[in-house]
Amino acid sequence: MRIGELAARTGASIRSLRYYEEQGLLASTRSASGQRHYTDDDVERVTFIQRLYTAGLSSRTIVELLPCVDAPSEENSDAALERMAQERDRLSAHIAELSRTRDALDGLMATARAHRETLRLPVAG
Amino acid sequence: MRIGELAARTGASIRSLRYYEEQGLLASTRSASGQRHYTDDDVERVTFIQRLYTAGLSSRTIVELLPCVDAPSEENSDAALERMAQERDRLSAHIAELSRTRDALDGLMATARAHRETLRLPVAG
DNA sequence: CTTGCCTCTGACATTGATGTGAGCTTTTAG
DNA sequence: CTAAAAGCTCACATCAATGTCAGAGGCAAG
Repeated sequence: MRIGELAARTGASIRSLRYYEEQGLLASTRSASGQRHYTDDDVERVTFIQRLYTAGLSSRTIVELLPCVDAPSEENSDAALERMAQERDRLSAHIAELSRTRDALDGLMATARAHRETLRLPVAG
Repeated sequence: MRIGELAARTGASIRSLRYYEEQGLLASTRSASGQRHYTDDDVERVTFIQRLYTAGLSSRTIVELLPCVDAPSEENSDAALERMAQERDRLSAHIAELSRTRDALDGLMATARAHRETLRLPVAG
């Protein structure tokens, strides 16, 4: 498929797809006229890349991990495995932090609701 | 306390504290000479602001929520409560997404480890 | 008073992913 | 064949939080 279709299927913008290629995250074969062509597998790949972006990984980090995804081997797995473990831990910590923030928001909302009740009771109750 | 101490206590940079003030997230009293002064409560406030930043809220969003924190009242609570609920949901979705990504990373790591074992067994086993 | 550290304002720089527009070529549909 | 739609490259713009630098003033200790 060409770039427009890949964009439509993944939700990524065409600009982003070209950027991913520039960063070495995504490869394409070129037609004689220079147009990029992709396989169905690239849809999954882009989805995965987006997932990692959402997780806060930079393209530099992602590009370090992808070799491990592409072709796990002695050479790349040791370094990439360590990197992945590191990012996994960072992600875990981030999730924990976000959970605490969510709890804090819940607490605030409870306070706000209680306040509203307090103000309404003398009128409504 | 002055800005340097607040920065040291919260881990925020002095630059960031001034930026928070510029965005309406943090207030300070000024000495005659114009220097900012803060109370102990501001340490907590800055910590909370940082927490929301970490959660991906923009300063624009945070500034909408803070009135509710400062002085819950009829006027601000309805709108802010809705905003908070909205952000809470967004945060929940984000946490879920990150959890899925963590799972994906775990899966990749398992694959990589398995590969490594496969490669090593003929030699080591 | 001077030295050293802290603070002030204001402005410009940075980073990373993405938007946007120009100018041109390719592909597709009628 | 022609016009519309899609792609290409290159380059500049954007956004948000923060870094950084310059030039000036504040404040405590010697």
